[in-house]
Amino acid sequence: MSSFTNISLFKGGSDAFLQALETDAQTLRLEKGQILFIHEDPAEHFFYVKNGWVKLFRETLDGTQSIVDILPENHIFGETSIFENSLYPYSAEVVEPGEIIKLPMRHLKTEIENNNVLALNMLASMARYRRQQDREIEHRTIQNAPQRIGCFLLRLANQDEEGAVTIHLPYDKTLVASRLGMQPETFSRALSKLKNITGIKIQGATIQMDSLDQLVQYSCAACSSEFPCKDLSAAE
Amino acid sequence: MSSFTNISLFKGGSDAFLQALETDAQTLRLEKGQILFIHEDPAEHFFYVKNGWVKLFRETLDGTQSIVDILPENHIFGETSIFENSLYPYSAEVVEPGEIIKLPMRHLKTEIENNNVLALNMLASMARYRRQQDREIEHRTIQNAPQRIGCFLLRLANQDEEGAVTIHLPYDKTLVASRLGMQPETFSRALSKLKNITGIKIQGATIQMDSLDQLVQYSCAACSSEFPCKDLSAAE
DNA sequence: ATTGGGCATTGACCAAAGTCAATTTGAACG
DNA sequence: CGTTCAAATTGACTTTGGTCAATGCCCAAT
Repeated sequence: MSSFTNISLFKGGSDAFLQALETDAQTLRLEKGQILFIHEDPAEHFFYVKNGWVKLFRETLDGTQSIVDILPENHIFGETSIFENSLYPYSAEVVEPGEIIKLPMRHLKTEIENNNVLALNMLASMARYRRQQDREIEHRTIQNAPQRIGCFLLRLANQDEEGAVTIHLPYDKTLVASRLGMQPETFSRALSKLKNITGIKIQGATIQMDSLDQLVQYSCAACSSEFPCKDLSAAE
Repeated sequence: MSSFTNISLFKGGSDAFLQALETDAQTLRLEKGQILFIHEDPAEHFFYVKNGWVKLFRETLDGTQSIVDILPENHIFGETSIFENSLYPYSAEVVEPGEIIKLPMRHLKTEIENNNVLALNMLASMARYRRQQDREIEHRTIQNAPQRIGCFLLRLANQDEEGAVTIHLPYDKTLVASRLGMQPETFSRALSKLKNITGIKIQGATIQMDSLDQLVQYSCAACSSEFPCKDLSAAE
């Protein structure tokens, strides 16, 4: 049985709450491509990514997808429908295999309504997410394709790193492309453009560079925030 | 003295809290162009738009702006910095003159920490905003310029309206353009394209149509949500 | 080792939106 | 009632990214 006390959102959760979660937690071992729920399903559970990656997305009738987010381990999702309308606002699909823990929403709801500490934790996490989203929109507006890729790579790297850096793309390039709001072909071309401009070395999904400086200089020029971008990668 | 009891966020606020707000509220009568605060100022106040419009934005070193939001009356802003870092994540400028009420953040902070009802209200409002932002990103990704304008007009209209509709743009076209992430020239051209496609009538800032149907059919085709878009325009 | 299939890349072309410059419009003011 | 100035429009052109089709590559299954 896994313990949830290390999830920052649950810091300060009551024993009864943590106990109830332990009891009712379902650990799902999932393959790439598996769907956890779809847009507008009744939101009776929320989820914790123990490992693997999960894509949150919406799609139009003609099948065009818009990526809401792609979550790494130690993130929670599906919890925002706890108020008012209790339908999921997006669909969720596993994109890199891993373990996902499925938890009843009612436990969280009860706890938030009765334990102010949890409510405040959740508020803090929402505020953080909101800043991220604001920045996301900014990036789509003022950065071009190669700059967006550079910025994405910087977020994957340990931002305090000095000297040589190796980055490994955590999921398919096609998916990175749609995460960044561009076509796979555009991603491919933009990445090699970024290579020419900044001198990074690319081999498949592995990217190397002597230092982050070049990337920072190129990508962060079209951003209102200064590097390093604090608060961008904190877990929920 | 204005009463705050009609602000939905404050429903369930303690008497002491509402009283403290009344006491320390400053009503500002502001002209177009006035700046309320700038990005990364310490966030010691939050604000309530009594009337007029306020633009929230970020900008890069070269002056390029990215619009975070443009708020109508009865909305609150600046309140999200209540946790962790207490710096404003954007700048705020009055774009249509009106009255803005300036309120001390510490009252809100105290109340949220002590009154779970307020914390839950704020969570609900954050969740709503989050859905809006998700949709915003979707629109930028899959709608083209004329579709985004159509969608914007639909949000300005009373969505349950039957029959003929008249819409008045609430602020400059240049600003609408940047709100929608496009250049003024693109906006101008895209609007007349929208006119040709849907048969709307345009006269300056006034737009008329026989019904919303045409607009819905054209714009909502490139969206994952069905018209009418509930929850898009609720006040904070 | 061979083959199949999905992911990735590349080329050729197209469409959408951005840029720059020149007018035009219209509301606000004296 | 005319003047002024910012906002809006229009035209010509460029740039960026999207589209479609062909090909290459890598890895897993046999």
